[in-house]
Amino acid sequence: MKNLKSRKHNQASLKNGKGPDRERISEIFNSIARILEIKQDNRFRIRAYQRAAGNLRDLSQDLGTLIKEDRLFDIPGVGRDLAGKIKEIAATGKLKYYEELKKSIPSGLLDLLNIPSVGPKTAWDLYQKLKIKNIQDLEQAIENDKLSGLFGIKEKTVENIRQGLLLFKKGKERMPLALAIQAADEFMLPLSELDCIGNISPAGSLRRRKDTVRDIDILIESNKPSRVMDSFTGLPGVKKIQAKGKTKSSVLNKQDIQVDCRVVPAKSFGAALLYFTGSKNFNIKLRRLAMRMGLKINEYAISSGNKYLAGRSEKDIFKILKMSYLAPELREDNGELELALKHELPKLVDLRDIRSDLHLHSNFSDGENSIEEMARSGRARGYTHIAISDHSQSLKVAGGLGLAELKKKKAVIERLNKGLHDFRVLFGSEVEIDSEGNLDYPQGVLEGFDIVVAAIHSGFRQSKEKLTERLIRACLNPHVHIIAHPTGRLWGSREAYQLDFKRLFKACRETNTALEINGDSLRLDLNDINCRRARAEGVRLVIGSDAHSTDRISQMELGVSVARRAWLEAKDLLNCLSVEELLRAIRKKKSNIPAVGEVSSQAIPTATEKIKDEYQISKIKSKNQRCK
DNA sequence: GCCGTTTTCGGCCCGACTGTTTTCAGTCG
Repeated sequence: MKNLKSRKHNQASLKNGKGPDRERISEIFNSIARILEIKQDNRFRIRAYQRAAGNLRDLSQDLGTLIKEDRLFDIPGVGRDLAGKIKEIAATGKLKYYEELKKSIPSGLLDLLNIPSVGPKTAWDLYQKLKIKNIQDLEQAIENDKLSGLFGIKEKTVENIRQGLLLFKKGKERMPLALAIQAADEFMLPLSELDCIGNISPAGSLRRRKDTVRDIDILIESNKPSRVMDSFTGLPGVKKIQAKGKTKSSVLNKQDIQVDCRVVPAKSFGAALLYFTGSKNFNIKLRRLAMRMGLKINEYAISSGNKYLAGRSEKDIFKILKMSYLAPELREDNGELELALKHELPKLVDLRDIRSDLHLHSNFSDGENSIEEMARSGRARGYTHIAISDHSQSLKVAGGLGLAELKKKKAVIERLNKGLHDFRVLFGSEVEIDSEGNLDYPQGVLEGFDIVVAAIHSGFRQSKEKLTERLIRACLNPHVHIIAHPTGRLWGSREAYQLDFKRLFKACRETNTALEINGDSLRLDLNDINCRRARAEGVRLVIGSDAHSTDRISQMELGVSVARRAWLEAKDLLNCLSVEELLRAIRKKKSNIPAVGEVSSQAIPTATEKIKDEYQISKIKSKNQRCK
């Protein structure tokens, strides 16, 4: 069928060199799905838009290239119709169908779907029967007691919507992974003490280690579900019980984070874990696959007719489906199921593969611990080497090191290394990239470091082109080995700045410069999607914890989660090399540089200029204070 | 709207909990 589909495509989107905005297209498809939901359209059509939206958002290939090469059908869930719509948006920036559809309902009605307890049916009824068009209308209707007595709505439902409104207004947003791990532990640790339970595990996006998590899912194995439900809903961390059933309950913790708990018997624990870990798209595809084999999967078992085949562990289920075990981080329906069936999955990097952390700070700049304390902490984690990459001179607010301090620091490291027989501390620096792309130390000084990590800490509001150019100029410097936190995102306070990733990846590949996955709990930058793209473009990567104290060195684990979600193997990461291999890999960069011509027309930077963006510096200051 | 070991149409993942019309639709994950 596919070869009969329309092959024409509009080239207009490619004229200006900018690729189509897949995130915007994904948002449009999601909005269409929401409008269709409210209008009670065919649920499978709705599902089709949602699926395509999700796959566009997580697309690891360049959308512009797919359009150009007529390969939009490679995206799962994109057929003839949606391919046409993608091309229309890419070419014109708009979609006629969407513009018309938007006119059919008041725009504020979509917001109602964000309120817990209000689904598409209720939203539509509220509009049809009470002319409620937005959240303000709904608040007023509740205040004036207009809802009770409507078909299907009584006291209890009104109260649930009232509570939902309160929650919505407070902002029920996603939280960073680190916070979710902490919140889950507060429930899981006391529950794991119960004598009536067996296995206990987080599930959902927390187990898949997504960088942000909406709510927390906990799965427990027990043959006394009522006792577990009583214990769970009675924990001191519970602020409000939202639902309490025989095997499933839902509560809000003190920070209004929703925590769901589900209890299953031992013989179903694996099936339930598989099911509640998701993702949704992964589950749907897995179940379809089982159906084609004449099998059925639910949260209790994989079965053939009424015959229980397995369910105790996830591994048993994958075995019956004749596929390799899929790590939770991979379960996004991004092609992993197909590879698992062929037993061709990547061997994901594991925390045990990590031999070094190349982005650590000491009390020479804004860290809390001495170089020796950081080194001992790194060695205790099983590393063979670390780099102390303190800030450079112009970042005064973070204690950036002047030339005299650099000499002292180098002497400390040399003395320390003489006493460490099985461990090496590398002399590093996190060097500022200024607003023009110049570095913060002269070339002669940069040459003296074992490792140079370059980063932007100011001038975030420049154009996409300018920011990209700054990073590329840093890559072109023969002494720069790593670009740290490449997109500058800071959860809760700063969006990632826009970059021309295609150009950046090309520059990194051609100059042998690695991109960092920053493990800071508020950064996780690069994110999984960009990281996977970088790897596909042949870019070397490295995980840096960016720890400013010994107790934050463990942030490496968050970075490893990002790497695993990006399908990275140990061979893709500088961290997994021995110190000798690392230094060899770094030396390669210097001999490569003269060959680079086409990446940028600008000369390799030599001047050091002072950073002037005081506004951004103040932001960095507040961030540092928050981290401490 | 997509998709094909059921390939141009017919089916599309599955179940718990809640509130309510006390049998089932709506919501949620």
